[in-house]
Amino acid sequence: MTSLKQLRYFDAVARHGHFGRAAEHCAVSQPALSMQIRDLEQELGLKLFERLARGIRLTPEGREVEKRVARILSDIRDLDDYAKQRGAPLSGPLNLGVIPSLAPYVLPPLLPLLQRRFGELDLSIRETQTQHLVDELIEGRLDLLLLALPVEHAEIETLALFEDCFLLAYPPDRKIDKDVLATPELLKSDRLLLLEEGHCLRDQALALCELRQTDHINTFGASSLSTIVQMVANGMGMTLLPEIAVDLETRHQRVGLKRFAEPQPFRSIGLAWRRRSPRKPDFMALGSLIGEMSGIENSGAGITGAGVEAELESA
Amino acid sequence: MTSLKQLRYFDAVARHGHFGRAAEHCAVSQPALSMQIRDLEQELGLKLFERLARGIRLTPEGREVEKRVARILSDIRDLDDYAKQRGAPLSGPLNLGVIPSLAPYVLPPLLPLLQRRFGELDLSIRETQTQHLVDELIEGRLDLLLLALPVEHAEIETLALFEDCFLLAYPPDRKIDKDVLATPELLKSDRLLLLEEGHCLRDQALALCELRQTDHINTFGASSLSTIVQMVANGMGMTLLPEIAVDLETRHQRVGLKRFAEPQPFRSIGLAWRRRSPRKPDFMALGSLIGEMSGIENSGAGITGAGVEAELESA
DNA sequence: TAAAAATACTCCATAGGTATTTTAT
DNA sequence: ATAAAATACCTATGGAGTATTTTTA
Repeated sequence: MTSLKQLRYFDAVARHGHFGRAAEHCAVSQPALSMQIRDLEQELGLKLFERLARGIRLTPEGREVEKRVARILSDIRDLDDYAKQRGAPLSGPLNLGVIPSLAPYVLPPLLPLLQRRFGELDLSIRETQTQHLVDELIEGRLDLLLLALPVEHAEIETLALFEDCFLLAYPPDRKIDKDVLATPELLKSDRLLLLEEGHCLRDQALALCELRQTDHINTFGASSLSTIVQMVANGMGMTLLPEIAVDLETRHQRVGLKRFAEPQPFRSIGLAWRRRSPRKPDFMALGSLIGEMSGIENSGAGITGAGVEAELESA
Repeated sequence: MTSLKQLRYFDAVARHGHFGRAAEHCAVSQPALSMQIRDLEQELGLKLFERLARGIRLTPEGREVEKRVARILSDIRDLDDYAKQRGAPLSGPLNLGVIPSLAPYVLPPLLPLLQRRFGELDLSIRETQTQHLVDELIEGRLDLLLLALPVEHAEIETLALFEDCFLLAYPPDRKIDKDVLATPELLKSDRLLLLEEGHCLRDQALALCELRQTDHINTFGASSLSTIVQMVANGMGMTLLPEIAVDLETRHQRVGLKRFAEPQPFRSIGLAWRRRSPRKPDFMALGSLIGEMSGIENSGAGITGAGVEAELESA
């Protein structure tokens, strides 16, 4: 009789392409795993792997079986998730993925709050770019994403939380009329400093000023907004800074900041999860928590008016 | 760690509403089954059943878990089915459901043919009315249905095989012009004998002559066409006889038979299976086999012309 | 109080571990 | 020749059976 153990081991081998590593991943010995695979192949009456000198390759049948097994294991996970969510809302392990241009600004206030309100929640954080987050969400290695919308994927459901305006950040010694609002045109007047390839923020900035990669953009591409802001402060160019990052990133760096003219450019921040996840109520609850939080943040240290350098001088 | 054994036992209890009978169905002792259920409830952290003096009742959570478990078990079955179909087309157990107004006419020629062509196929037949067949197909107790289309169900896929014309069968002593074709109007000239409630053939006949239940229809309702034809032969009324049944049913009964004027009324005969079943190739193969077969049948003992009593005299 | 599920206890099948051999490039 | 999977063999966990007690309407 087919057992979940067989399917779990099979799935691990299919993923790792290697019996030994799969065994390690499943925390069993390689022979134990080999046995289960042998039994599974026997029961299905199919050869699932070609055994090569280095690792293995899935047979065509193996590939189809892999799909079906992935679905079954995913449904098992969902069943456990449902039970967890029913037993105690917002409790148990939750693997959250966050994009790098949000994590440093959203997590510091969020994590202590969660700890206080949902002590039973065992949160793991993964910070990487959208594409990786989405892949890992689908694979089931992550449960929930906090990122910029939209996320276009049939298997994924999203919830918009708040809008995060882009501000123009420019070198402090650059003289720009304080009372004039920024425009996309203005971005072309100097070198534009952006995050490296793969960051959604980079793509959004490029889309906004309708530029191609090849135009007068910094060719290096930093991997953190913090670095970018330092570069701006040192007169190396301008950048587009999300409002949510302003507080933290301009605390120790003198840069000019300017709002855009209406319609202000912004990115939409939201949550994403597997459409079939039974923890949707958890995610919604977490979403409204973040929503409230960002509301408070914004109303507190609001950036109003066109020129906002005043904010910086206090640092 | 959740195991399939737990889910299988849980599913059985949910179905039977009774630990003892579920255990019997799973071919294990009642304590063995109780243990697995206890473990499952423990691992999920949910109470799945209310234990009553006589049997059990699902809790609301249990009901949700039941749905998820049913889906998982169904996917496991599909995985096995896929493997079987890949290993050897049209082999292994196949649970076929057939409506009563087809079984006696289609199965006699079909079964020996299947036996010859696909000796590995282990066919089980269930004969009952459409509604029951569909329910059992969805539950997974049947794999394939042979019935009258359409079958409207989101989870079910169908394949039309052939059209089966309706003929008017009337008492042999009734004088009707041999060269005149039947019309729906003619049906109202005498008592109409039909199968009992629940048979699709009854509904199709009623739809054809646009009659209500309450009109001049035989109130008993026989449970087999064979009985109906005997009643017709004894002058008790007329009936609508599917062409496929003519050969067998009029072999030993003298009845008048008459084709309808164009457009001839007919029923569409086809196969139906769970949309997600991986044995679709098997079903298609079986379908074309039946298609060919019925073609041969029809061309062999074709009923042509308006009056076909000649066919009967030979019996 | 009677039917049904839970518990107690025993046994054995089998999953898993270690050591070793076979296989494939 | 070497990395990797299969086999051999032993051990121990846990699933299953029988007998019995507890629970619930």
